[in-house]
Amino acid sequence: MLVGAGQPAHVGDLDEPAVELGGDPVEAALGERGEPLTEPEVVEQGQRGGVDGVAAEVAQEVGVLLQDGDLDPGAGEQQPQDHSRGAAADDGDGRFFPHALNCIPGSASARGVRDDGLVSSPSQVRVRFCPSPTGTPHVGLIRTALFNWAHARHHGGAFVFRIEDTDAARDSVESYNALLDALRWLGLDWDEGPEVGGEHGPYRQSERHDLYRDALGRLTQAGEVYESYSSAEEIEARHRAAGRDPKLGYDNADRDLTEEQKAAFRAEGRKPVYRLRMPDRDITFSDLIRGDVTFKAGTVPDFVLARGDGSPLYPLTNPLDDALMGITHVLRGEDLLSSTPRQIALFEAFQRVGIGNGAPTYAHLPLVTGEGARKLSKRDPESNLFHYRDRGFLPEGLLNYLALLGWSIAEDRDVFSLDQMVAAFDVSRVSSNAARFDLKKAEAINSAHMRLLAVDDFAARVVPYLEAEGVISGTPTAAQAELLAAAAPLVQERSVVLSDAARMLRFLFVDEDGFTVDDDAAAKNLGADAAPVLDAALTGLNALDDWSATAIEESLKTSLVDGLGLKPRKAFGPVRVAVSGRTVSPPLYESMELLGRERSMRRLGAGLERARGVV
RNA sequence: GGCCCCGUCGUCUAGCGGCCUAGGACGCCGCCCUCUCAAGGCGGUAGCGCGGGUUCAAAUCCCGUCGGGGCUACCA
Repeated sequence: MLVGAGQPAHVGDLDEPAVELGGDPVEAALGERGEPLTEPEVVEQGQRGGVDGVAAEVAQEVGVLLQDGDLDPGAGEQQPQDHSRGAAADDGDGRFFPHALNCIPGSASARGVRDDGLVSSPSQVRVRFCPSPTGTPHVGLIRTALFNWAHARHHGGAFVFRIEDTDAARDSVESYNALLDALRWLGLDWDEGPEVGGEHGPYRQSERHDLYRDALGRLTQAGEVYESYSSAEEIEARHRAAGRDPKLGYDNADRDLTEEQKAAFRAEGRKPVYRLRMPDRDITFSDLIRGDVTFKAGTVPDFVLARGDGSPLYPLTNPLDDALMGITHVLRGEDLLSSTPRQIALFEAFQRVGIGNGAPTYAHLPLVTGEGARKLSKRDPESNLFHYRDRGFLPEGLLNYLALLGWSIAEDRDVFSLDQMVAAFDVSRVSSNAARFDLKKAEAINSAHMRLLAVDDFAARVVPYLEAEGVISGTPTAAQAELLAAAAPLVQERSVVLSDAARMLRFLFVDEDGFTVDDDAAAKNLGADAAPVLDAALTGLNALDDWSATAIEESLKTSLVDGLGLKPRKAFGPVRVAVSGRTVSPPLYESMELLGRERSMRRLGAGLERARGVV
């Protein structure tokens, strides 16, 4: 936590958060680690709403956004078409491309335009990252954010950040804050969303209820949506009675209820749910990653858009907001692939009642799995993004690794910057098979980025970890800063994560009272046989006039290797442990020079006493 | 069960009909360097699930099969 917050995000501008991935729905729902299946914390209603967006705008927004309607004639052709792979999966038939957005007067089209003069064509790319604030950010979710962000930046489009907090029972402010914190730490900046606003706000679904109510009304009035009074038990009973599998799902039985029948149900005190009438035909779409995907007619039952009390559900809010916000491409986890036909049918219904321009282009990202081959669970500590930040992963290192989960920049390279990723990213080249999260590789990629850092940058980034490790407190003093600057080059290339560096640097910063020798290290290197070694080292060092690394090296080699005839390993081990407290440390001679003569001699003396059993 | 997705070294991947006796990376195993740990250098281990078909030619295309995964809520 603390760590990181104030870190320089360097890598420049790249980034944004995105979401969905393996974590979108379900995952996001699970609670943090330990809890068994979690039924997440209840949200304080009072806290939601208000962060951004003004309720008053809502009504107005509705009026504007919902009025257009006609599709731009050339929509399909205008599609920017990623200059990437020309063939494959993408569109083939312009059917689902209407995102040429400019259909919403004064909204979408102009919006994405950047004042920096970059692309501003009507067919500008608009993607979104829309997590629900339940639990801690998941690495799979972050990878989705990254891909969406990279896609937006590559095409000069807009990256929209939207919070899907429609489930008061599971959402929490902590999670909401964690989401913003995560994206900011990573440097994945958003063009529209919480705290930055935008023309399509508000960006928290909890503040968009009027929009949902309006859309539901239009849909119902147009006959696209109908009231359904069947309970789950009744549906199942019907299937059994007909000799069908009881797990088939809704049977569309309430599609043609008469007013009398509805009145009768209401008289019984029953509340209906609102379902979308699914079209009776195959639904095919071209997935940017998987090619054409077809769901046969009749395999997708009419689904629920809102509860009996009118409260909107994810199946309605997610597509509606995408339509209203002019989203052109939806890059999300494969776990949502099966909900795509329902959304496409909804987008078409929206269009018929004057909302939006049809369905966006989809790209279903491969799932991120853990041990086994199962979707990485939210409960798995390895899935918690902050776990990596706390350990000292660099934002660019983690992001680089995450990018490798499904995508590759070149045949013979896997270490790259965010800028390079943006330049090369092409969703259509994302792999279609699930990727296992491999901590070892993540560490290797991160350490490569650690070594790539300029020394002063590296030093600055270590500071929060020195603090977290209790090595220093507060802002470094001038002396500490100087020490750090001198020692940074010594530990930079031998650290995998920033906390490694902080631990390795500890002995240089703590005073003699706070200095301790690691027990295991002492057991191995400060036993009785270390006494003569330390004694000889002390004697030799004591005669030195010049306390420099080279002089120290000379002295130690003379007295230990030559004098005692010891193997280097045997000779330097005790000295290293006595001085640094650990078996793993920065280079010995340089460390002693930085530590200073007095403190070095004191520690050597203390080590000698320990070896002699005095202490 | 139903629907859908996926199937190249242990892992992530390159490969889009001949350049593949399948390339890279991580891991692992050796060796070199060496004051520890790293880093770096060199070498090695290991893979196209299976069966048909198309083709002069298939890891690459088609079919089947087996296997893995996801979804199947008035949750997102």
